[in-house]
Amino acid sequence: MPRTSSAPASAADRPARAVRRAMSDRDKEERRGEILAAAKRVFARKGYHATTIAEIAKEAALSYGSIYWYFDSKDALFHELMESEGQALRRHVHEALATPAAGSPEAPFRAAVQATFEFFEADRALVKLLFRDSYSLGDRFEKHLFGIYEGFIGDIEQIVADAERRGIVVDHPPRLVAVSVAALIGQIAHRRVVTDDGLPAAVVADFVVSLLLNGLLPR
Amino acid sequence: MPRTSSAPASAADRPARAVRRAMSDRDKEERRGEILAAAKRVFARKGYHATTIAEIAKEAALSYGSIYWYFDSKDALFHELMESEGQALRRHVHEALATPAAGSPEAPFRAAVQATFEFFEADRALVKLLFRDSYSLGDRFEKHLFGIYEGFIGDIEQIVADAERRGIVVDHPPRLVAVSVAALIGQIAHRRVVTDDGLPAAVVADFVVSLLLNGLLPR
Amino acid sequence: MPRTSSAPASAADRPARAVRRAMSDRDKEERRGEILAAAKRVFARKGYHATTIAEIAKEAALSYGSIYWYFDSKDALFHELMESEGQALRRHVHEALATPAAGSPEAPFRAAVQATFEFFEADRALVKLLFRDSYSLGDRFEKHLFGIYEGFIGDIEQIVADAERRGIVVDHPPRLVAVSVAALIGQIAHRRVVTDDGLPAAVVADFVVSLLLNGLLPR
Amino acid sequence: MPRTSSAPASAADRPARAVRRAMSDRDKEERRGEILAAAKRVFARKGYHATTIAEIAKEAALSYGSIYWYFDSKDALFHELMESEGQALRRHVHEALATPAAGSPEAPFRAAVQATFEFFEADRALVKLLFRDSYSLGDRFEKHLFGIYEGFIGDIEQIVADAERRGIVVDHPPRLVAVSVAALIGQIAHRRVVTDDGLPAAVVADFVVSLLLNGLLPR
DNA sequence: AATGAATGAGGATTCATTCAT
DNA sequence: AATGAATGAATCCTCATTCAT
Repeated sequence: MPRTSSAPASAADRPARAVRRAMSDRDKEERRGEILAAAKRVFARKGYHATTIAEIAKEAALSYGSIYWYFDSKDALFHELMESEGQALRRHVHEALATPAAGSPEAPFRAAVQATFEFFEADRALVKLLFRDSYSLGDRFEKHLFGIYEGFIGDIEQIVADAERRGIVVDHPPRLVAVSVAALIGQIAHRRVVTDDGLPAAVVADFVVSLLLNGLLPR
Repeated sequence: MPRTSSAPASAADRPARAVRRAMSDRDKEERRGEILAAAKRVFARKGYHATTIAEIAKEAALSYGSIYWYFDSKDALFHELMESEGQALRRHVHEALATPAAGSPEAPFRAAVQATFEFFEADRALVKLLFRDSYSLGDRFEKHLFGIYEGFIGDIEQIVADAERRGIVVDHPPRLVAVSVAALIGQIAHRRVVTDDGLPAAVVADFVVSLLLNGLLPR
Repeated sequence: MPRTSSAPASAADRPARAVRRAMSDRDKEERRGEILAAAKRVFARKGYHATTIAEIAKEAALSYGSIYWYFDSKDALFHELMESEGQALRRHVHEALATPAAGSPEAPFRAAVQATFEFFEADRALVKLLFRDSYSLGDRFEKHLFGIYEGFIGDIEQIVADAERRGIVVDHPPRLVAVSVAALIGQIAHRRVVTDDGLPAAVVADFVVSLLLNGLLPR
Repeated sequence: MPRTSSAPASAADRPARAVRRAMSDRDKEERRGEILAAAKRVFARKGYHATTIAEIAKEAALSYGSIYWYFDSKDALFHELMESEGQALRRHVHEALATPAAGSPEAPFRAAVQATFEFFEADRALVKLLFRDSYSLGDRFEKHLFGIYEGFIGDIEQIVADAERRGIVVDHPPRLVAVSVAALIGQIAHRRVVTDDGLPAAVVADFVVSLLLNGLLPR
């Protein structure tokens, strides 16, 4: 995987073709990762349907047919990409939660939301993938990709359920809360990618946390 | 609401071809509406890309060359559909707001949220259109369709800005609040269409309102 | 069907494109027939696998995609071709048998063999289709196309069984006899198409009849 | 017979890759034979076109680039396979003829037919190769492979011509007779492979001999 | 000798769009 | 207005073949 686990690298810092050819003894797994990274960039740029295998190949500095040496189909490539991106996201949030947060009882929640937001801020391509392209597959989305969301939402659900049990937050159906949290972060992040709201990331993250914790009514 | 109804008419209960030809003095506008309604059903069923013009024509009981007499292209048809659906949504919310809500100062806000949610509950096809297919157009989405969202979000923004001015809700960037509200309602409604959360619509609507107004922390 | 039932037309006598365009109100069924005829020529010329849809289209003076207006796939086109050719063959033989043959009791048998041979002689493309290309489909052949042979072989089997019942020919498993007859005629005809044996058709036909009836040993 | 046996060895009972590397001094010729045997199995199973080089390599427990060290192309491999199989067949028949048959003057003929039939019965893969796949090459078949048949048919032709000269059988163009004999045996054997006629091999062999020698009319 | 990654030409199929009738 | 046949660009995928190691 090209991105290190906790700080997603920008799409720009990939070695040029010439460099890669010199290290052609690389592992097959690494080459797969390169293709996935290339595909991620192209998918983010053009969207799933407008992306052709030829373009991915070009971006990966490989020939057309080579893609098929590593992946069974465009669909399979996309699915695997979503899978690995989803896992990277979850890993990032887990790591944020693992660092014990001081202060208020809702601190872990706050940390998780901020970690997620950060992750999205740092990887605009991922945001497009998750909140635009994933829907483009129609039925194929609902079957396979939903599982990916479920994992992430399940993670949040546990935090929420735990917080409810300890009386930190009010009782609501935990899954509904989890979906809401994910939706809010995701959609706001997506909007920031598509349109420029001109607000600093920190402000937006604080807003999301505040909205979720305190609501709109004054206390 | 111009849409025939929230329960789309079956394709069967339209007059047969021969009969229809007899009333060829019908308004072109009505025929356009029939095609849009047919397209809505098919798009919702299969998604934008998997839908063919031939299928829309069949659903509309027209020969498929005829679609082009009414619409310039598949894209144009879809865009117009989104446009009219977006307007219907806004109209519905406006109507809800026009009816003066009694009680608490946040009542109009509550009413707007509930009206939106109701509207989505009553029209699953619309939800799929807005929150799945609209993304399928890639760039074309970001250029044109975003305008449709903007209208709706602008409406909410005004309500929010007004409420902030009157001290009913705490100060946040109003547009951010509006986007959050729209995102929350939209995503939760979409999820209910795709997966069955088993919860009654009223419960979910109350939850959304409560989350937005009170947040998760106990008061 | 381009070929009239009893005398298969040569592949050369097809009207030019210009003519066909002038009668564009022709029936869809006729156009299908034209495509089938074009496909027959190309398949015979190049073999199933070496034939491309583009080539069939060109031969039929149609554009690429038009073929798919009439047929679902290359396979379907080929299968339908085999089906119709098989039926034409059977029809031809039936007609020959319907004409009561005078003379010796084995006359009907002789007539059937000669009719089959004639039919093959007159349509070299058909011979290639049946005895070369039909095998090229691999499994798909064994499933569908075998049915076509069975029909023809079943016809012969009935003649044989009848002749055995009446003591005209010696008792053998009738199906085995039928298969032998078909194999002999088919293979010899095929060989004449591929290599030139320099023998007149009538001589060969007589030989086949004689071999089947009298065997090699002198009487 | 160079072919390992008429019951092709399972792919499993060949030594594992590591072991084979230890005996890398094996004759190139033997390795070629292994590949041919593997190819024969795969071709028979899937047909010429559906067979990929990769599959042959896998069956031969070789990496698939290696095939090209032994053969120039898929076509060349197939041609050589046909060549060697054709020779094996001829050798088998020659051996049968070398054993002087007692009794009737037509005994050698009878022996040759039966030997051929036996050979086909014992090697279903060969039958598929000769009577199905050989046709799949289209033009390339007619040019090269026909030569293979010619050899076999030439052998039969000599037997026939000799018998005619000695007055054992009636005079017919010997090549035509030879083709008939080959066609009959081949097609009947092929049919037994594809469909199950339920008849014992001996019965069918006797039938073929009887039909060829005595014909269908009672004597 | 052997490997298997890389290549890219080739071909079937789909479908939005046009247009003659 | 309506039809539906015709078009052909677009794109996925396969697989024989090459070649660096």
